[in-house]
Amino acid sequence: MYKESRKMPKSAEDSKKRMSGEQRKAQIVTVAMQLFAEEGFKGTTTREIARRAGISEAVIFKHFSKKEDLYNAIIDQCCNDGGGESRLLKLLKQKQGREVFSEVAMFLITEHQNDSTFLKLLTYSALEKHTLSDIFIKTKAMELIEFLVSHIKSLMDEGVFRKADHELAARAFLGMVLHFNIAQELYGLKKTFKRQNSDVVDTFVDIFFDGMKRR
Amino acid sequence: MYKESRKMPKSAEDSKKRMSGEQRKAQIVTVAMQLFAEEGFKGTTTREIARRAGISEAVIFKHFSKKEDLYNAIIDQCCNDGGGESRLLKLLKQKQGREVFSEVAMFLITEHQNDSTFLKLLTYSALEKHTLSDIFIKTKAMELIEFLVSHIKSLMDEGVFRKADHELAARAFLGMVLHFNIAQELYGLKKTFKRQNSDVVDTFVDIFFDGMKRR
DNA sequence: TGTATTATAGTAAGCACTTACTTACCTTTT
DNA sequence: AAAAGGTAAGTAAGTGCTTACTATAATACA
Repeated sequence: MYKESRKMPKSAEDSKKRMSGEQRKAQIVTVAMQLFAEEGFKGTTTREIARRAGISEAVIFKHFSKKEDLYNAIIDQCCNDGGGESRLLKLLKQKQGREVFSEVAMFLITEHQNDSTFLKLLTYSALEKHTLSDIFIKTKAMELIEFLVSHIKSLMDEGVFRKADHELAARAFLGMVLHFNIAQELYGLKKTFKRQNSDVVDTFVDIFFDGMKRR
Repeated sequence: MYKESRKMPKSAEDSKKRMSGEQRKAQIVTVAMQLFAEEGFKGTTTREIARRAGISEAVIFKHFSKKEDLYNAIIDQCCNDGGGESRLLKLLKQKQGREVFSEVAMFLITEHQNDSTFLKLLTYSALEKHTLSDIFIKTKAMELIEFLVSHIKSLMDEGVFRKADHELAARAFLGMVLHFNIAQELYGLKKTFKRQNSDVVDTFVDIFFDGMKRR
């Protein structure tokens, strides 16, 4: 074939030169994750993954026995980062009271604004009933919920918050923030509904804090 | 062919006898909507729609020029119900203050518990960037948000609520409720997280009302 | 009322293309 | 020379859609 005729997507610039096996595998997973986020598992073809990675389809099957294994490999990249705290929990060290909630809200809002790939991938995997979403919920999501729950408990013990179902309270808070992201990023509300991130965070944290305060 | 050999899914009992054209069209749309909710547009084949409807594939193309037109027909069934208020807005007539929010929360929670088909369909269509989600957001969803916004404005004017961004406040409230549904129904949290609907509604409405009250 | 005709609903078989995946071989690097 | 990375061509099965025909119900007429 004539290499000159081959369209070379920018993202595959470095596939012009040969990669090591490990590098190529990691690249395929990255590209696949983007496509699975855009189109879902069934909507993504191995042909399109190869095209976007700048390789032939057969290379994919040198690294993964089947398409499903490639999807599963994403789990290793994002959920099983072997020990080590998440970036968010690191951020929350030394934070107290209201600042914890502000930090969580700001982190989640800016994280998804900067890159909604993972939000979309997670949503697709929940709909497609893939283990990825199960594993994510059981690890990362529960980690955050449990952290918030223990923080809410402390605030109740200190008399700052009134007695209430702390798991429901944590869900209420996260629900405001995460649904805001879902509506803005997945449903396209960000085109018409524009607010400063700090205003959004302040409003949600105000509602939550004032709503939970002892009466 | 031998009728005896044909598998007759229960849902297609009445396709044993011929339907009128209009009846069949409506049945195909209903079955297709269920499948599009389960598998998404790309994950649903016209073969599977026909199988579930108990007809041959060619019948689908007697009523719809292509698969995409069948998907679009769902819009007619659920978003363009010609004038007439939604069931929820009817429920909210004569309701005041806190009762409005309780009613909205209870309606949305029980609606999705009873049948999460539409929630899944809408989520898939947002991810797949289909006009269905656009149209739903611009009609039904905005109708509810605007109703809540005007109600929140009234409460602010009456001095019950403090001055705040009423659109953000409406989003905060709906976010708690809708994300609760998403987590329970799509992410499978309902298997491990069980609460009385009334407790969930009370907690969310308490947080919102106390959070919005004048200080 | 029975029969022939017409209209309508439905099917079997097929088409062109796409899909996930394989294989035998080529090219480049060590 | 051997190992490793990569490709062109191919396979069997699946996909959206079409076509020529069949089956059934409704209607007209004797």
